[in-house]
Amino acid sequence: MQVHRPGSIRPQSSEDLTLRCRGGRLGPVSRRSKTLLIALADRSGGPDGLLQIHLGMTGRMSVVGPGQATPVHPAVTLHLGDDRLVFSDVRGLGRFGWVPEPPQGLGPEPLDPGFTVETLALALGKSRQPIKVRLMDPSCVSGIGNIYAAEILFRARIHPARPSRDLSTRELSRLRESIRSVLSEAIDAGLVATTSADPAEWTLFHREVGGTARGEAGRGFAIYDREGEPCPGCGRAVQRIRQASRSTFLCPGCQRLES
DNA sequence: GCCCCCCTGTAG
DNA sequence: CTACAGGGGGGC
Repeated sequence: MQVHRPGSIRPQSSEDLTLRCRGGRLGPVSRRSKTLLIALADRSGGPDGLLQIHLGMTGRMSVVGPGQATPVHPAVTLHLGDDRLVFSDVRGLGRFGWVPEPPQGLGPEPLDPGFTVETLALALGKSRQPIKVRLMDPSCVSGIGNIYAAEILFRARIHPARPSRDLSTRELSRLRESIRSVLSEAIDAGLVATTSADPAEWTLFHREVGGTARGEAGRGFAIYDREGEPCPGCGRAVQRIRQASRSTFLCPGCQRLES
């Protein structure tokens, strides 16, 4: 293993990680919340924890064959026979490291078949937190970031500042549906990461979400980063508010505070 | 809850 | 040139 960017290694030092991985073998690939997990086996084939990889905003995993070009901004390279598995990351917000076991304390996976309205209601609990802040809390629901929280609430026609415990059953139902459809569509469009055990697909793990929202690629969002533009639904000007120090975008016509 | 840090590219 | 965006972790 080669570490090109020690700052991307967490939770241990790059030296510790390098020693830990020496001679190991990669096992099954999985995902939990926004974390990619690759099981490790030691020299004798026994389980030996996992590589835990968070792509941040711009991280990628690529399998590079002999003679193929190395991705730009490489952070870590694993040598797998003739091939190399490269974790690259333009902005450096991603993380790569070893953990003894999968992450704990995470909320339900929204794309699991078992993610029902009841699951969502239970996860939200009786919190008074604004629904947008709650959605972004991985201990509540897994894998929803700032951009998609805005997109989800816009589609569900729910104001981001609504206290989560005040949502009606009807709204929760729309919310669940929107979470699943918005995330599924983003994955299908190749905009966000999901997991495939097939290394041939690993370069698809992530594409730019639009230079972090702005620029041409970022124009694909219905509401995110469209302050002042007409709502695609009703034409009213999109508003921008701050919640927990993060920008939220909403349509004051389609997403009402009081229903 | 807040703030700051990590880091880089892009908008202004 | 500066401000700012992203997810997460840390500190108060």
